[in-house]
Amino acid sequence: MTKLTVKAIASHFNVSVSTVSKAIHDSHEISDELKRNIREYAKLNNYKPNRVALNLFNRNTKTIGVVIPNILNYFFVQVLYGIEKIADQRGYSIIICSTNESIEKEIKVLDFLSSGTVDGVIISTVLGETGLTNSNEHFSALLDRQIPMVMFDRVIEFIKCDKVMVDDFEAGYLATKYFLDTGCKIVAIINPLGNSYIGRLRIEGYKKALCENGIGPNDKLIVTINYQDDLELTIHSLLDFDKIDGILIFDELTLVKIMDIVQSKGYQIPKDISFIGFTNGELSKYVTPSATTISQHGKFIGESSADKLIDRIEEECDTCNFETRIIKTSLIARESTLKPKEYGKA
Amino acid sequence: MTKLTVKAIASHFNVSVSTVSKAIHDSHEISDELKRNIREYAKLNNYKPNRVALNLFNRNTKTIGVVIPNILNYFFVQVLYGIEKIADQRGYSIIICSTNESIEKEIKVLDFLSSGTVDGVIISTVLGETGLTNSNEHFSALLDRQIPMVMFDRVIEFIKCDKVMVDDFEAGYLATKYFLDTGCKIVAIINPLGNSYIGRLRIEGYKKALCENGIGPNDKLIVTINYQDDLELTIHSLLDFDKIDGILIFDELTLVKIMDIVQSKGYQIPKDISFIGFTNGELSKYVTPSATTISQHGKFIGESSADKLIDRIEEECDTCNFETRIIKTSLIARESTLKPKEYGKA
DNA sequence: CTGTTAGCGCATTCAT
DNA sequence: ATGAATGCGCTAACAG
Repeated sequence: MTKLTVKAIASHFNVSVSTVSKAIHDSHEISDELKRNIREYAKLNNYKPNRVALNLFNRNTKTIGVVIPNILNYFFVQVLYGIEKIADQRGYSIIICSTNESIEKEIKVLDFLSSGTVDGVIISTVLGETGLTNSNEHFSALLDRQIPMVMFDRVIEFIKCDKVMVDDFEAGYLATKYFLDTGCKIVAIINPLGNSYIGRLRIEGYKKALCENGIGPNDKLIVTINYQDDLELTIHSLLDFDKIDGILIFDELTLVKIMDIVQSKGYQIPKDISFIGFTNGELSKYVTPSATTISQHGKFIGESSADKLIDRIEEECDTCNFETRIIKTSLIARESTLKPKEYGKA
Repeated sequence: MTKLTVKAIASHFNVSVSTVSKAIHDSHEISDELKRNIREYAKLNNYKPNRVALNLFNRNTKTIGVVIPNILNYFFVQVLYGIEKIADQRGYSIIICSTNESIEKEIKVLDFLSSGTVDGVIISTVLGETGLTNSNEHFSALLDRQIPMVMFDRVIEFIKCDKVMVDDFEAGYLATKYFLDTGCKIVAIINPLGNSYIGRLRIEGYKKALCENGIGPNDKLIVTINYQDDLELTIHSLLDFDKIDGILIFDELTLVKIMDIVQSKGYQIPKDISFIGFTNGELSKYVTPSATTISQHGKFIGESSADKLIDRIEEECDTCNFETRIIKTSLIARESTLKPKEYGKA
């Protein structure tokens, strides 16, 4: 049984295709009997209108493209979860593209998405290893075609579109302040986010908190790492450099790995060194000691992004004033930090 | 600048659309000069053929639908990763649908996917809460339309299609044998997979291992739980029931949660109770003590499924003999179990 | 009430 | 070397 089309139904009943189409749409223009017959036949033979033809006709696809750097990262999965939820509610499907942190793949994927397959895209960009110069172009391909786009989390500052960002400045500030409030004196940062905007914001927040407490930031305490870097080595030289008692790490998995290494070196957490991470996932919760983290509310970011995008897709007039939503973070205190009241006890 | 079409280019050059089409495809039928002009113009104005129109014309979409029960489950994310990798290599996109363990959503999603949006689907079904009677129908909708489908992991026995399964029988057997080899006497199972096929296979493997060692399986030691069940309660009554010294848990997150509870009750792992889980994710690796798990090789399952599906999509003749691939598991020994050689030491 | 026509955007015969 | 015509599957004006 090959796929049933209106044409096939039409020839079966010896009527025209438009009659069939109308009957299936329950038009009042068709006689009740014929309508009933056609609809019964359609149901019986499991007729389904071809979505592709409808897409072509309607000039929309009711699907949105989601581009993320790494599908194995729990933060992005949380966002995905939020996006999927809203998309489903509002009648959209999502097609997911993973760039694996490769700018080439990002370009390829965006090229694909700008060819009419989706009504809009939600994207978190790759870490800008290759300089920021040409990272503009592949986005303008989308934008030129008036395909709505919202960037989340890892946004590009100067691209004009809707954005959903974490309040990373505040997050850096809050975390650092928490270290200080729990008695830490020398706080380091491990940053696996390269020179990204959000990384810089977190660092600025960190510096502000330090300054407020009369501590001059020391750039040697801020170490940027790559995925392939040897964590053991970096943490080793970091701990050799100064008597660090607090480390802020921008990524959940890196946090857990480093806590592991540090403990195996004989340090006690949080007695000797306190830790705060990002992405409040299961890992942070169940590692020992459980990790204090900044929750970025990934699911909410996804929901907000999807809502904004679909609003933009469906709005009549395009008032071209783009919105940037800032999502507040929260600090989830667990065992990898001292308690504020324990301050001095240690 | 609204989207550029062949028609627009044609009228710009005062030629026909077919000329433009041929020029863009670098046909030898078109004069070099005109061809050059048209192609330059197209490139300059960033022309891209409308994918939807192409899909309609070609009667395929070069995208595959992936249906998973829960996107927050690391196992499925691993599979997704594998699928995405192969799909990308072979020129396909993936559209991901999450059913959230709801049969209604599964039906809805499959209905959508059978309307021509994808060339094939890869699916892991929801846990069959609602009896197995009607779970047949929504699949036949797909199959009737000759849309290739491969089921992975949580497959349905009697559906005729390609399948990629874990060797769950062997997994249950291996895990149980490992418990026994490390000195455990009374091994329980916690099964969050309902009455699913794979759950039953694992249990059969477990029973075989017990029998081989002269232990009569006790069904009271096999407890099936739901997502909303109170883990604290179930583990409590389980431990009250008998002097259990080994627990096999079919899900990574449940494993970690239960290890947490058990430790807070004062038990030592693995001294008092050993644990083995499934899904070899970061969680199992970094929890304390690190968890011995059965790795199902999620990424490989994804790769295998995608390869099989695309083969099926692209094959000329459909030799309707479906294949069931069985993926071997491996046991990753960590700290939540005693070492085989430690046997008797404890 | 039903059919004819046209078009969504593109590619592909077949004429010229 | 170029164009006209046809069709992918469907819907919606507009006729009849």
